[in-house]
Amino acid sequence: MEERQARTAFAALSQETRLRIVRLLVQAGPDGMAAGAIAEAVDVSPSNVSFHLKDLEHAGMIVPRREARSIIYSADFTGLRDLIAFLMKDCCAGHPEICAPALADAQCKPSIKKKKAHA
Amino acid sequence: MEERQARTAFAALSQETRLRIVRLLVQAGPDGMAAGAIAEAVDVSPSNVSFHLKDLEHAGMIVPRREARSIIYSADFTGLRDLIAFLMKDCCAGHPEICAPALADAQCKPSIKKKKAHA
DNA sequence: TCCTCATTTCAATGATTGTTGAATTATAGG
DNA sequence: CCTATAATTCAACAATCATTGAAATGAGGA
Repeated sequence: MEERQARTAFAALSQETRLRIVRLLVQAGPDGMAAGAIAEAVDVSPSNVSFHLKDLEHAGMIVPRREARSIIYSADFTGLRDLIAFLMKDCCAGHPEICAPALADAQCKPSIKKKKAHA
Repeated sequence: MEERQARTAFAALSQETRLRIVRLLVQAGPDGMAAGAIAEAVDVSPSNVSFHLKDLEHAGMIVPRREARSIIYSADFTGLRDLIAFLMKDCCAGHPEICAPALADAQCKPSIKKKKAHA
């Protein structure tokens, strides 16, 4: 991932409404949610949510698809993963010995216990 | 890491000069660099670099220490790691099976081959 | 003490970004 | 074809953020 693209992604995630949308869509998984449902969930106006969705889409954090009258957005897991990889490379490229052990702690393990997913 | 703190970190990293500073300091390692040297390296005015350094410090991405007449900044590897962990949790909490395998690819391994570190 | 170097602070200005509500496009059903 | 629903676009305004240069602080050496 290029630096410029990473910056766009960071900017997208730095805004309260947008970060909440991303987290919501990650929880929602590949099924995603309609724009209207997202607006309701994060409690902002349709036009405002549309503005933020466009920004997130441009940043490669979410992906849209049309389904009947609705437009369904879902998390772009590839984009999210690339951003994590960018950060990790940045962190590790210089001095792996510093952060490698610490990172193990934050590892993504499928053996994770599922909680009552909520928000 | 709390959402609010994560947003502050994302905002800090979303700005060109600041992201360049962080990457520079990660490369520099624990020794860090003096504010003036950073200013020269990223080619911005002293007052401007000071503004950005303060922002990065506030975001928990870098850490300062005085050394004689200089103030030396170094990457806050703990802060960086926490941010990565936040992103990974977000990504994995909902659907680990989606991103776990993909993330393995981006893993931080001490066995990483060192390239002619550049940017 | 006085002078210099390193950095920060301040106030002003310009540039970006977020929010709002009204108007528009697109899809489905009667 | 007309109406209703779902979402986006647009223009205006408010708010936040970045940059600049000048002035202030703080540390060390003559």
